[in-house]
Amino acid sequence: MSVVTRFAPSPTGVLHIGGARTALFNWLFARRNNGQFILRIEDTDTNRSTDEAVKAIVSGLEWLNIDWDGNVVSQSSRCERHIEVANTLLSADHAYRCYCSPEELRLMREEARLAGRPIIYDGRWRDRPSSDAPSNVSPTIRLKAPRTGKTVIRDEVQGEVCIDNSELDDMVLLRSNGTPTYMLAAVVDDHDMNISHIIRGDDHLNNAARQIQIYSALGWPVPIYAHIPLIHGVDGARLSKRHGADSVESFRHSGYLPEAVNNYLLRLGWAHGDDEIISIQQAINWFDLGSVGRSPARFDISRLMSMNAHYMRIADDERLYEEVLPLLTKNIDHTPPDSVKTLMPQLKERSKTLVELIENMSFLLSKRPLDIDEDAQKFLSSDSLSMLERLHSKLDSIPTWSPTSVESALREFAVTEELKLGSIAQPLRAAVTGRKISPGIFEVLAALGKTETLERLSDVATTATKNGN
RNA sequence: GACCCCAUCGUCUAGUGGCCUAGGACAUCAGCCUUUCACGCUGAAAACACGGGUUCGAGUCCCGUUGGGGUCGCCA
Repeated sequence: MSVVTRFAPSPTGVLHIGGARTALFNWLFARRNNGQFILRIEDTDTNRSTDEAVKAIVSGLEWLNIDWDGNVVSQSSRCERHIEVANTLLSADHAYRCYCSPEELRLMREEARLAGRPIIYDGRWRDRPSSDAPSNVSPTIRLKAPRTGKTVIRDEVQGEVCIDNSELDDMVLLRSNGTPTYMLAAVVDDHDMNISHIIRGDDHLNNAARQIQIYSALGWPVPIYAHIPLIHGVDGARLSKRHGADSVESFRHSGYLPEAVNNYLLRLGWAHGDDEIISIQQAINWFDLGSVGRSPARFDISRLMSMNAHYMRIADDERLYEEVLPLLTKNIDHTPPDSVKTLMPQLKERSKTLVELIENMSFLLSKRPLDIDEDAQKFLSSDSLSMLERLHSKLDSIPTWSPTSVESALREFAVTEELKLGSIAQPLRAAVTGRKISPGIFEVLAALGKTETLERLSDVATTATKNGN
């Protein structure tokens, strides 16, 4: 059997991480099995669907490098076919017209709730003759679902789940305005598109039972289901798509790398022994539904963060530069100096996100004189300042400026001053970066260049004089 | 409320009846390395929700309890 999976989001909001993981699993499973992966937008609810949401979903998926086969399918474009199938069901006596008003249904539910019965439609129009139909009401079309027996869902991750048919009601297939509901549309599309495996959040588990009833009414083969547990927030509560902070877009803007997000999402609910860092290629080779866990996972930002730090470290310098450039040019009015590139290996190792990377390179971008932050200021005592003045002339005498020449100069200087290297490095770092932490001091000086280094050193001295130190 | 699902360190998880005095990772703490920070390395603390069975033997199987989650729309 050829594998065809699909990601079928409703375009009512941003792509959140739960959806992204569902997409990832579907994509991985399809790629693993040399199958197809389809992106289908479930927009049968025209009131809530927006083009912006479609764009957000598409761009989120693209950013994650999750690609789909063929064009994006809009479910609403297949409306005719859905109606056709509903009519087939109607003429086969597997569906019927229901003339209940919304108010009547509300009352029905209310009564059921009070009586402690399942809150479902009681099927009152199921066997009524069409002569009873009120002439001024346009009916909905409901499925004539089996009333007895059980519907069993054979699920790749949940196992066998049995639902008593008495718990399920005659669901609406076509609304009174003639449009198809999700329940019908999803079944028809999954069938017509030859979807072999339906991998989705387990909030759809109950829907699976209902959809199986539609399949059997139609005599269609039921696809293989895999309902994966939802991702919860840190507090254990369900992640809401209303929360923008959980969106793929927000992680992108917070400076996370797509491969880190993918790796993190993959490990949420799926494991391959003790492996933690898993490349996308390994994931394709290894992914299986049997290793998907059944219990919901909580979203843990520090794990994502540490994975991101890992992918930052192994990322190509040039690529990181490209990623960071647009953000850099937004904040400064000059082109970034070459030092940004030359120092990238040291900078990226100290940055957990792209945002941190930018922060960590800020001292390279600032114009003189530098702002010295509070922590750095502590290293600039009057003793240190005079030491720095002597260091200025020492550094000035270096003929060829490089990490190694700077290092040997500093080490020599330490010997003549009878100081430990650290006692020189820290004030020096404070003076040339304005911070107490930075990449290695030799590399920093080398990247800054001789002129800039000496000028920054002089700045500190003059500022101190001005302040009367 | 009814129905369904779930339950191992704080978090993500390994574990498919003996290999478990429960392993890994993140986070935490201590130390080493060291020009700072980070990386790296070493170590520490940290869990089978509870109660009953089944079995020679249970984290692993069964039942119950508790706790969490999901679903009950002319939304998807």
